[in-house]
Amino acid sequence: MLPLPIGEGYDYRVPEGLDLAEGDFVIVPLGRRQMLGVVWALGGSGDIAEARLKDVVGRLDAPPMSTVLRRFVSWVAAYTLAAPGQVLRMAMSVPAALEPAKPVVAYRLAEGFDIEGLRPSAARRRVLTLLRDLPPLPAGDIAREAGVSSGVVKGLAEAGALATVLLPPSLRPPVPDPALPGPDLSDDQRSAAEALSGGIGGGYSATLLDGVTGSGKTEVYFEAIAAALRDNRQVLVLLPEIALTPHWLERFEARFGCRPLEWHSELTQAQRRDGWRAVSEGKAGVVVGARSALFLPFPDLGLIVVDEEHEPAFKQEEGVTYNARDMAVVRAHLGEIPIVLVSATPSLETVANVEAGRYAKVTLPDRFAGAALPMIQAIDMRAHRPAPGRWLSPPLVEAMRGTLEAGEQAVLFLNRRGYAPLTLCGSCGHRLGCPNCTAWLVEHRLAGRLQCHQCGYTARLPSECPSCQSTDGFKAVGPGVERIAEEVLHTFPEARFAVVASDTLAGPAAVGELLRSVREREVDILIGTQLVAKGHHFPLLTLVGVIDADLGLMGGDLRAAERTYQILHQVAGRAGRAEHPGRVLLQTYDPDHKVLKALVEGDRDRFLEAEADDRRRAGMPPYGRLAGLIVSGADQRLVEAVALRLGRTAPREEGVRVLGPAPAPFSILRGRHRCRLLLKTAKAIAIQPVLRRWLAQVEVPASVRVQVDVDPYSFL
DNA sequence: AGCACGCCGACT
DNA sequence: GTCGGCGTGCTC
Repeated sequence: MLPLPIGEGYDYRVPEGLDLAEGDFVIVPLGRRQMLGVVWALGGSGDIAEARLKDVVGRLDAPPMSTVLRRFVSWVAAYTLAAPGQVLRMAMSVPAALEPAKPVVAYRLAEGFDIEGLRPSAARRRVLTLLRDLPPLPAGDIAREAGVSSGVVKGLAEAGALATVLLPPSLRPPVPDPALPGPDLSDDQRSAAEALSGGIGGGYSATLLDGVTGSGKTEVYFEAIAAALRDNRQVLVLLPEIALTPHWLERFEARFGCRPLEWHSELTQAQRRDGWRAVSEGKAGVVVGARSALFLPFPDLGLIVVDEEHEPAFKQEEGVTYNARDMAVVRAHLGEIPIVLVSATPSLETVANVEAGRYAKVTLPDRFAGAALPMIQAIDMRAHRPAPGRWLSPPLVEAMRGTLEAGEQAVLFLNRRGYAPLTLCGSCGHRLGCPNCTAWLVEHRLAGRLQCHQCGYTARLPSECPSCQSTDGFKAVGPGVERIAEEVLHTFPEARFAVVASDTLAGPAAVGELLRSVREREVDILIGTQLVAKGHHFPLLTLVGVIDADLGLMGGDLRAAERTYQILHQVAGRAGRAEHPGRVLLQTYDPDHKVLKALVEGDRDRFLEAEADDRRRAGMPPYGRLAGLIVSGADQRLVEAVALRLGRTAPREEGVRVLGPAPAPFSILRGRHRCRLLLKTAKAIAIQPVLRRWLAQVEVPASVRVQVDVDPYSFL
């Protein structure tokens, strides 16, 4: 199998004297280049004439890919309808890690070197003194220990004062210690921890750990991790957007004495290579990572934890479209190990699996240490209208004033980046749109630019209207977080505020700095998008204001209600976690909506039941299956022709329905025209064979792409 | 994925 | 007449 989106694997001849086993990494010729691949099976398919076979070039001296990982790759490919090679590419994303590790260059004092011949600066003397009683060290370590720049070490080495020593490469990732004392657990927490720990070493099991924010879920599954570590097994923890949760890492370190091995997109090449090797050699006890960590080569995985199990971020939307939460369950099954899905607002999929008896459930009923749940109230915006061009209703302003006067902190949540979602010409009403997409340009006033949130196109705000050439200026329509910040500045000129959005916080360092400033009360009001909903803990944060609780409910998305409930519940959980009781105000024009009622009444389970009923009646997931087809290409007529052909050849079977073709909501994206079809089948029908038969019938020109999305989350 | 081939528009 | 843009097709 080659890590390429081609075919089902290629046959090669094994030359005399080369001994190969399944899973071995090998170099093979492909066209006029050579490629790294994996021996998927011995014996070959026999489809290719003997004369066309080329010889395997050689075998890499690296641990072979495990049977479980190879079966997992095949399984994911079959489920998502991706080429197996495309999935394999995710499982060998760090080819450098397969090369033998290079020895480390270290330095020691050169014997018999005459110090007198050297200009002995203070820095140089510190290095020489340091090395007198230490074993040979890499240059970086010496520089750090001696408090000098690496140039000093280099200079000494060039002058002959230091000699180089080659040390055998050694990966020594810190080892989490399960024997450290854990926190004091309540009775509920202890019995939950015991239930989860009991599954370690006992084969496959799937368990939902269900508990509200502040109930101590993390501490509870840490005990399951400790149990796996005591059993000398490895643990994988999947988190959404790992880079943005320094708090989680601190808690892990507090429990296990060191940080876990992190795996996410921000790692450098070297970190990736070392991390991969540490995992494959079994030296990394706990890996915490985003979805791609699922494809790491654990030799002895003993437990998987998926925290925030309901998060849509687990769904990969580009390339191989897979849901890391679901595939994690598959990996656990193939590896015959337990998996724990964790959430305060479990997905309907997971709840349905619990009800069907496929997953066990462990519940944590209360907030720990008696901290009260916040009081959640809806503000009916029809009765409490803000002034035109304002977005904070009088009751919310009043509550904010009270909070500030008490010396406490408030969060304003609006899931919309920038200043305003739409900008139009004040004279002719022309709307500023993206030249590559059917999307409006969003004004980002702080950056002084217009931005397309779909393709990343940016431009200056033009001086005249592109349509009527008027220079009367543009009007901002609707609010984004920047506009809310402007209103806060106007209404509470003395308050200190910060805007938190993915474009205002670049990287983990900025997040860390913000958390610090909030914790140390340098900020009174946090204004932000989704990011403010993430699990940060601020004891003085007692008020959460949701600017537009109806926002996520527009658009008729399958999961709109579920997702809005989840995100509003999570933001609400920011309020009042310590001894200060919290208050949550939801601004809405539809206070009778089931999502708002469920939040206000605190009745999650009734909401889930009602939502489940709706889905069951409509035959929608999790009680039916969906697959999306996206036909795209530069040539609109060709795209439409292919989409129509797919519509005409749509499968007509019992329990199978096809909706569309229809232009996609973003009918042009990055300059490509797009049409959508939706295949819906009964739960009992495997959707992949239906899709394969269907797609095999339709000829698609090379310039048109048909993307298949099994279990779609996005319908755009 | 990468690499070659081949077909059209911009230059000597 | 040739260089090179990228659309298309192939790699056991």
